[in-house]
Amino acid sequence: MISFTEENYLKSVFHLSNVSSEVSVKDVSADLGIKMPTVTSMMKKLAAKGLVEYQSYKPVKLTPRGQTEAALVIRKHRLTEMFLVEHMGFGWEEVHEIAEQIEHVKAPALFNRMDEIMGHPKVDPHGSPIPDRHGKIMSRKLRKLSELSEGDTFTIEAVTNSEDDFLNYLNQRDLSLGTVLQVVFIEPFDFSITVRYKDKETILSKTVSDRLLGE
Amino acid sequence: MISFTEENYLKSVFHLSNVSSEVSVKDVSADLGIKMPTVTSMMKKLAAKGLVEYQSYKPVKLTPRGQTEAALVIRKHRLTEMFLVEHMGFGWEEVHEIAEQIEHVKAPALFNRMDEIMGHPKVDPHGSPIPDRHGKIMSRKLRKLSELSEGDTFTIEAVTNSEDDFLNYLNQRDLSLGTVLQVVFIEPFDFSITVRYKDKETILSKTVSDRLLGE
DNA sequence: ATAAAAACTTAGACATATCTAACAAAAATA
DNA sequence: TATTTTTGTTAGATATGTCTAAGTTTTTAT
Repeated sequence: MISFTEENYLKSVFHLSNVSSEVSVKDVSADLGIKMPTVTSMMKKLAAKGLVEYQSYKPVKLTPRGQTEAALVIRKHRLTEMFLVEHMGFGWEEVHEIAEQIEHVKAPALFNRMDEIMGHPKVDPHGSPIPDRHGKIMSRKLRKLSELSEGDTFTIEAVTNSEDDFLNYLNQRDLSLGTVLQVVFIEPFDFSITVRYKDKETILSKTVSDRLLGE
Repeated sequence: MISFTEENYLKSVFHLSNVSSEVSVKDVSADLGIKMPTVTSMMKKLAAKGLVEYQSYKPVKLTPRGQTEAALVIRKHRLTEMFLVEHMGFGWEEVHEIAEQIEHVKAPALFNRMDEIMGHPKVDPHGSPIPDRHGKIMSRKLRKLSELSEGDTFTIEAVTNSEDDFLNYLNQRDLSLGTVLQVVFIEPFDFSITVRYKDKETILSKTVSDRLLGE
């Protein structure tokens, strides 16, 4: 049996693994807002359960089983988010916090039913892929908006961050998944990008363009 | 902030208060499957928080605030059950366990949305009333089937127990909320009741007739 | 290469929620 | 009423998950 808390650590290591190749105790500590000694002891515990590989002073890694378990929690999170948006009328900026709680519910039938009702969706409301029942994740290689050049065209397919502040910022500018942008100008000084879409022209900071993924 | 665990104790005291006038530490212990010393110390804690009235060796009682908090948890439970049945195709025998977990989610918007979507239902799938946003419960005075006499007619409006075994028993006999029964015969020895409904005749034990409420 | 800084671990404390064993009070019974 | 049974409490142990303070290892910089 994997506890609530353990699930959160697994999720954190999983996410951090997708950001950089090595995951440190510090990274997990910062990500979860939990002090390093606590992380160290949890890593030992998870290692004893066969969910992470851990050696003192070395980076942390999920074992295959740890990966699967993490993916299954993420599956529950993303199915929930999608269900809240598609069947309960919530906005994509409202669902992260709720899903953060419901993801820990132990009731496979509930999540499989959501999956069925929605016709086995491939991605959640933020464009992140939903793992299947076995914890397998469909991986897509998307580019960041910040990697494009002037004149390029870009379709938003995912956001790397589900904080409501960021999503409200996008809402205000009428930016959502599927929006097609033209890169008009890249400011060499701070890499802010001027984009054109839907008869509008806006300047997006690098912070924003780093968080928008697409093709 | 009321913890998960504390919420379960409040619910238990609430439910037990509706069964008998006095609630003992033993009752709570038996209901939750938790040993008496643990219950004693939790009662002290809840008393310190102003949620129960507690004095050594005396029965336990919810304070008005405790009542409200308990009712709000029950609201979340019952809205969830109703939503699972009405909008996700679950049977009334499947939803208790799932709702038992979701009731602890801290997200008023989620439950208010369920409530809206369903058009503010008055009762859950087992016929129990759903408290309003302020913790007020609509109380109906229903009779037990076991209180009727031969020749009486009875409409099932609620069941006092949501265990899946019991509900599957009712499913097998095609008994559900709204079913109208005629009391044909009451066996004086064990109080089992012969009832007629939908062209069928069945004998229900006192255990069963005690759990069926209606008019 | 050595000193300083950053990252990590160990040790020990604390809060929550649980238990068992032993004792105390209240209720039931003889 | 006295004794037994039931109910309830106290005391102390255990597990989980958190923290701070202090010390260690690794990395970075001088």
